[in-house]
Amino acid sequence: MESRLEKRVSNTGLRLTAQRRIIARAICLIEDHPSVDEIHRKALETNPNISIATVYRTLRLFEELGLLDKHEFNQSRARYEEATENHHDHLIDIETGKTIEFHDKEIEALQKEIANENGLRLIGHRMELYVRPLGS
Amino acid sequence: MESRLEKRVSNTGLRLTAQRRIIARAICLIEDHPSVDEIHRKALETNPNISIATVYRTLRLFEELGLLDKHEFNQSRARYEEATENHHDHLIDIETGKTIEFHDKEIEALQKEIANENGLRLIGHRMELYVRPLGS
DNA sequence: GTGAAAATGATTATCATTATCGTTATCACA
DNA sequence: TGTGATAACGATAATGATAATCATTTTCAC
Ligand SMILES: [Mn+2]
Ligand SMILES: [Mn+2]
Ligand SMILES: [Zn+2]
Ligand SMILES: [Zn+2]
Repeated sequence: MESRLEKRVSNTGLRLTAQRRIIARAICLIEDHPSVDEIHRKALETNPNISIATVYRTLRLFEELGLLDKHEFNQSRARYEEATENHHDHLIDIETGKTIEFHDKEIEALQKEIANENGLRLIGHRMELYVRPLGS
Repeated sequence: MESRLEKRVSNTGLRLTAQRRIIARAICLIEDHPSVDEIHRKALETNPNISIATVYRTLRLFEELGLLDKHEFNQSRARYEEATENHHDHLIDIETGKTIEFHDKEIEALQKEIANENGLRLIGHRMELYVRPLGS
């Protein structure tokens, strides 16, 4: 089955090479914001010759096209996810790294307000909430 | 004049070596969240032998003691500031890198609420608002 | 002053990411 | 269907920020 991301890649007019198809599919198969080497490992299951260089290149390409969002939670290596229709932010479990996505209209509005109060236009933001399970 | 940071270093019982004193002073002399090599360059003005290794070591030490806060705005190299009494977040000009500090009680409360609604305890967060001057 | 422990400076190692470059695949068109 | 131009790939080297190592120097309690 063709993944949503594969369709979007071909819609850009970009060459949908075997490697790009495999990488796109790998991202969809892994849950929760995979890292570059998680994506590479998953891609290797389909084509054991796919190069890490191609993975880096392709992820950057997809990101520049707006098909992927790149995150750098916690100053660590990059993690990716399919770009979503609607913006969201993340709760991140500091033990396990697991994330929960959320969107808070109130916060988003306040952020814009704060920028405006300072005579500035809000272009983007990063908000990450680092959490623990309640009983710990 | 002894800087606030120098006093706080000696209060920890830590050896206040010449290098640590110079690095502490350098941080206070530079405005707006200096990077490691900005701090190093400023320190070299006082002692031209101070090693970049000592700067990294000392910054990490001060951070672990809670005397400094470390930021990684925009996926780039680390920037430091003296730890403040009260928490704040940052507006960051995406052209110049200049920052404005702010604190919004409402947002802070909402963040805690969001964590709690998900059965989680909020340990910390990162919030950066990326902005442009209004006429651009 | 002396010796153990800590700190420093110089240098090397690490790790994620990017650049390079020779080879291979793709595509427009004859 | 061949053919060249161009794009993409794989292997590997380079980069850049930061951490680790280790021999030397400094500090401090005695
Ligand atoms: Mn997400
Ligand atoms: Mn600040
Ligand atoms: Zn948001
Ligand atoms: Zn905050």
